[in-house]
Amino acid sequence: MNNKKKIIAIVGPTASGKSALALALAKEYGGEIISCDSMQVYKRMNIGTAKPSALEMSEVRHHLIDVKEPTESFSCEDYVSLASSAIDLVSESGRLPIVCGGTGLYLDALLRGGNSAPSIDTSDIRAELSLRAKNEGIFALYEELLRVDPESAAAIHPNNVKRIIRALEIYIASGEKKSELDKRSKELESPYDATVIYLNYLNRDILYRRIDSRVDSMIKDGLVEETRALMAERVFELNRTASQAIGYKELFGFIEGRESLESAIETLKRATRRYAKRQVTWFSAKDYILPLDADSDNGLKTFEEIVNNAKKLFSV
RNA sequence: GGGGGAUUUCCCGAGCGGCCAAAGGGGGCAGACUGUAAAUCUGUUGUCACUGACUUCGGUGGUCCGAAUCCACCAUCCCCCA
Repeated sequence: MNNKKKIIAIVGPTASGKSALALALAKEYGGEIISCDSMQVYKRMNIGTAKPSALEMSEVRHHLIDVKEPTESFSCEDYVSLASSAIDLVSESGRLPIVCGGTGLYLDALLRGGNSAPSIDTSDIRAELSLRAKNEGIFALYEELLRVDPESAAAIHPNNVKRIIRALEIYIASGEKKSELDKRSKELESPYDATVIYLNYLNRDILYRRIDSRVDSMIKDGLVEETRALMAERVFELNRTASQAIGYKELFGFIEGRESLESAIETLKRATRRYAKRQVTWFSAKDYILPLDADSDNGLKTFEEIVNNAKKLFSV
């Protein structure tokens, strides 16, 4: 316990107020922020990913933001390796590492000290498998997985192409079953003594209203122009990771003249709300979270109140 | 003024006498997730005392053992001729 690195993590759905809280805590305790966000790693994807402002980043040092070109791919594996070195750096300097972000899988992997899969480049195998999925149909691959790793197959729905491919790809690349690797990684001890604070909204409508108004201000701040610029770089054609980002693809219809701006904005808000719901589902199921209520029956709590309650959840 | 077409569950939309609480899609709600995760996938979506019962398909009244489906009238909307 004592030899483990102490970290604080602030997690929660989009627009829940994680960044502001992390910033306040970092200022108070002399911390640095390690972003845990799959999209903020990309340069020039600023407005759409709700990246911290230049001012905020000058006040508190942020890691794992703007570390990739939008055309480069980025994965959970990359995240774990970059984030763990950033944490090392921060804690060696005697400062407090504050992990902050909404990418649940990344946090999971980080806390676990890596995931189960072997560190081999599997992109060729993956490409081949997705081609086969297209040609032979996904069920052929599912049947193969059923033969090779029945335990994983049982846990994966036959329609879930991505996960079927992943499980098969692990087996082909390493000769090991994903289910076995998962089991083994479950026994690994976390390298961190982590306090994971989860920003909880008792009233979903309050969260959703925050999302709506954040989208509105993103548009005001020039999200359309940012999208155009990224399109001009062909980011969304060249990079599968970045092209998944919410905030850009929803505006293509408008930019290409197929849709009104109002309708594109509504689509964007909806996509963001759904994402937030998935995050809520994900984090709520984790046993390591410490819920911190951001609202009450009377509505949103004051920022000060939230910060004070957060402080009670850990000791420095 | 005359002729034709429409009205379906939150929305769009199929159904055209029983197998219809009503296809499909959208939206909503819930869930899963171990290295591309802001992704991918699943379940559910009239009500209830839920392997059954009850109330729904613009309204009212009929025909029929039986109607969202047929008939009459009314209402609203659309198209064509005046």
